[in-house]
Amino acid sequence: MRTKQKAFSIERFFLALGDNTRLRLLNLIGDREVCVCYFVEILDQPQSKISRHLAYLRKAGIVTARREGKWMHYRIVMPPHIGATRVLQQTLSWLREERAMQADRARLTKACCSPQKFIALQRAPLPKSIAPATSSLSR
Amino acid sequence: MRTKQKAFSIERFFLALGDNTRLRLLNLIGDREVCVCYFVEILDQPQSKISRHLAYLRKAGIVTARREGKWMHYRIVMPPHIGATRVLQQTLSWLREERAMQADRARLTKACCSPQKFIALQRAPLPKSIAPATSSLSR
DNA sequence: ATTATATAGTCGCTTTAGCGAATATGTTTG
DNA sequence: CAAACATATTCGCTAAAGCGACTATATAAT
Repeated sequence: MRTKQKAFSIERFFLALGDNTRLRLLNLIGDREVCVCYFVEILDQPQSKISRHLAYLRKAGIVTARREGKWMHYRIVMPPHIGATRVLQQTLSWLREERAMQADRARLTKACCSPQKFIALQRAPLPKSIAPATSSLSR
Repeated sequence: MRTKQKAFSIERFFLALGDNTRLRLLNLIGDREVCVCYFVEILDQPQSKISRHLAYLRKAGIVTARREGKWMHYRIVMPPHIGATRVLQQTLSWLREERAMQADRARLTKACCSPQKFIALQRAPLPKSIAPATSSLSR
């Protein structure tokens, strides 16, 4: 059962972006659908912390999750306001330009290419590109 | 003496936007330079609250202040990163589309046109457009 | 059915943010 | 210089965020 969503609030939207762990998560997701186990591995943080932040992003309406067996896949959803969507897109492209964020993504790529080096990721499903964009915003 | 600026942080940038009072302040400032007394009048909030939030925005590097006699004028400064600048511009234009924010701006306009109705604003300097944009971003 | 795995949620705690009231600072005016 | 004014800062408090450790839930494997 879907937890009741609070009304979208600008304030809440920005608060959700106001945490480095959450920014790193969003950066890792990008325009794909990524399994939680990668976040835990790449960010090297306690699983409960990752899950809590993912929950926060979910409640803020910025990501959504899909279950596939025992794995949960997260992807970014564009907010219900065009203004918010533009800000979010712009934010993601800003993150892409940041050194530390690039490093995170590089490590994710590496983990996906040689999962044998990450015991925890042995059987984990690879991140997938999402089919058609949720929003009609090319950039 | 200028208070020591902490290094610009993405996290801090978004936290600064994560408060409704601060969003209203930014919206009221827009691309002008606005005196504190207008904020107090228009937002109808205790002066100490307004000042605290302005200080927060200053520390986050989003606004800057200029003293003119006993009045302080605030304006938005574009952050030191092009990515942040784009996000901030996008945010401001998002705010411009919001009902409540439009109402705030309308009240500011009204107060400026008929300051005789606002005792507190009798001798207050009017908001001024800022000369050349701080950033080279047309939109 | 039992156990292992992946993830979510809870608990108690510490830190930080936000608030109104009061006070301090800098500036102008008398 | 004293009083008025505009604004900033401090204080004591409350509320919310973030954390690690732990527990709960759902699915898969044996």
